[in-house]
Amino acid sequence: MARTTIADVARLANVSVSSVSNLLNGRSQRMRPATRTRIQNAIKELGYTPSFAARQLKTGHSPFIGLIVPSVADPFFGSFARFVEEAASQRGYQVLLGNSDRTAEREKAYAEMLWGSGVRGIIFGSSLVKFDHLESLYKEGMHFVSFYRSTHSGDQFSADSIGVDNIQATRLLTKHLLALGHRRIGFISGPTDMICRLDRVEGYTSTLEESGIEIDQQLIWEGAHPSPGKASAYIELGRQGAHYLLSLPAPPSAIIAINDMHAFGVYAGARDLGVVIPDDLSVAGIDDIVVTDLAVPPLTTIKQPIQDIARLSVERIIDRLEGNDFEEAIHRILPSTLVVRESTAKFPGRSNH
Amino acid sequence: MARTTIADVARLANVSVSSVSNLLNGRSQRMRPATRTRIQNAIKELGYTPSFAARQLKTGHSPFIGLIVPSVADPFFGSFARFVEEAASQRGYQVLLGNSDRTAEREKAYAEMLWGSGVRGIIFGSSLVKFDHLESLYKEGMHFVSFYRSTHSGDQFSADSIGVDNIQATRLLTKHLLALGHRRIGFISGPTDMICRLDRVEGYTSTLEESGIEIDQQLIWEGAHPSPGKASAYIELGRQGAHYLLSLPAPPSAIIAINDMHAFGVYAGARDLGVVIPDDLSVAGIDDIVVTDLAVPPLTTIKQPIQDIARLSVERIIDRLEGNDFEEAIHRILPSTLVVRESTAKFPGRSNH
DNA sequence: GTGGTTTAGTGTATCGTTACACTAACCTGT
DNA sequence: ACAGGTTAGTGTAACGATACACTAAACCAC
Repeated sequence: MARTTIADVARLANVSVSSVSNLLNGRSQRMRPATRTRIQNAIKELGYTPSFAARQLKTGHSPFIGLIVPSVADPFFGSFARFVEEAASQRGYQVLLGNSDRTAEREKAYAEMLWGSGVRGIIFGSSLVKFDHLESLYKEGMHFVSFYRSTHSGDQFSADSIGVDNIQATRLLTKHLLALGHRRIGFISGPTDMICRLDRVEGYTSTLEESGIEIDQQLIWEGAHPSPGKASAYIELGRQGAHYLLSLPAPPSAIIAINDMHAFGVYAGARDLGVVIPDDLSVAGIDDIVVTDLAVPPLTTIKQPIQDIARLSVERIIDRLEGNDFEEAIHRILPSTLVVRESTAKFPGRSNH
Repeated sequence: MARTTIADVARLANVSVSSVSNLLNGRSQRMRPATRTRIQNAIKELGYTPSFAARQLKTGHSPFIGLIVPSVADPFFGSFARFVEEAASQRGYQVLLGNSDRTAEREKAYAEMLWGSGVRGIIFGSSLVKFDHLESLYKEGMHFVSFYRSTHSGDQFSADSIGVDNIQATRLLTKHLLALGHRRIGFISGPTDMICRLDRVEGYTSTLEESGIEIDQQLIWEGAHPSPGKASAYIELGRQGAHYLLSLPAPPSAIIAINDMHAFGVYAGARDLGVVIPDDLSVAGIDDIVVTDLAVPPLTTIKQPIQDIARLSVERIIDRLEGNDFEEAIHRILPSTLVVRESTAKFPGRSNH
């Protein structure tokens, strides 16, 4: 049960530990084929696996990357985590998972724990408006890739970001609803503490303005910060938002929700009030999580290429870790696509139906 | 950018490294309060975090636990992962995540990677019928806790298990449906490669038998192994199962699905065929995932105390790792509860409505 | 056969922490 | 006053792997 070490291998193969280490680290051109196979046999015979801890202590880097998401219990981030893990394991890295509940304190606490564990690269699935809390770690040498981070940010430092065009996402939805004849379109944003949310609001407002529709602030519902840990919190928020919007003197005929979970909350809220989707109210979400096409009615939403985002994020962070890439921070934006299902329909107030 | 070490702290606090180490490891009774606070201040001032790699090299154990689930993209396992991570972080441990797609090969590959990374404890969210592929690691000193593992198993070794009574789960559902007057009850099991699934089938059949109802093998649909990676695969399977069962010469009036995702697939399959739930067909699932009460109609299901299971699993594995517990393997079974919603209704074929 | 170059290795300090063995200084009872 | 005990620390050899600086032997050209 005592660990077999590089010294055991060296002894059995009758070479020095240096030679074993050389073989292990790809410097095998420095020895005769005969020696090489002797060492390889010894490794196999003893079932030797190098101690990652010792290796890390010496070299300073570890085969781990951190992944911090608001909560893996959220189906969207669950899928994202799945893809990140898959991409990482293909490159020989393992993923350390943390749930931040979208608070800066927990992000910071995790990032510091990860630093202590030798992790030098973290992928953020959320992106708080400010990154200040991570600045000191960044200065020490931690690398970050965030899921989404626009040029909005006045950060002191610049992390890589890879994500979708959130402005475009809500532009697509808003245009879709406008084309269906809707003019009063509500927006359920939740707290706008993350960049992606700010951009989603912007895509909505700018599209309305371009169409000559005045922004009615009453139609934008922000709600409160959800209580941490509960995956159903978003649903509850969406429900509250729907109650608010549908009880306005002049309620909207369509609602865009900041993500699909909120949209399902709107479904619930509408049902509470006897409002029928899509006959009385069109609803759209963002993310295209796994159950959207099962909902009744199936939800119109925006599909994000999360598998590509996950893969690119992992590659980016590993390239940084392995020193292949010292250039400036990149900000890649992948296209998102509109998926029209049955939750959006023509505005019933005039001509058609 | 150079790491701050224990020596830096010792220098600043004007003590020896031993004293800093003593403080760090809870041997603080060995020093005066004044010394203690001096060291603590130095740690804070330098922003020192101990190197886990060095610590691990010296002590032999790491602050990591592995978590292997079929896929975190599955909402049920996403929630489970969330709770595991939470419980682990409260004990100062971090979680390394792996997705197995319920295959023995991937479980084994992950477990071996984790071993190389110094991980000595793994929590399994799934539980394949056989554990043989993990035997060699177990012998080397790896600890396992599996989410569910009954006495079924003929394993060569005995791992801890903590889970719910899966037999009881389907007994509750079957009794519920029998009480509503259903007599032909279909069962969508998916592949019975995991212990929990075998038990769920058993709960169903034994309850029927006790009620004097003959088991009709036609009513049990096994389907195929889902293609890996797709979170929607379960839904598709449920849909196929519903198509099969509802097209039988004598179709069931109620269907129990092996989990909620399959149940949602049944919703879709029923809709395809114009069958209305719950009027024409009662449907029940297991797990109580986050969207069950939002579905139309809200799904009758079995609620599993996954937060408790996660917490107990983490505590168990950490106790093993820290050597607090050398006793024999335990098998804890927590109660599950029936949650009746609107997807199950009285059998329409006779007296009532 | 001398000087230079290549080949095929080897020796060892080092990474940051821990835990054991140690000690200097003070206290206490008789 | 002195043995014995306690308090509040300190010194240092590991843990396992790496990578730099070395070298012994062989080879080659002239």
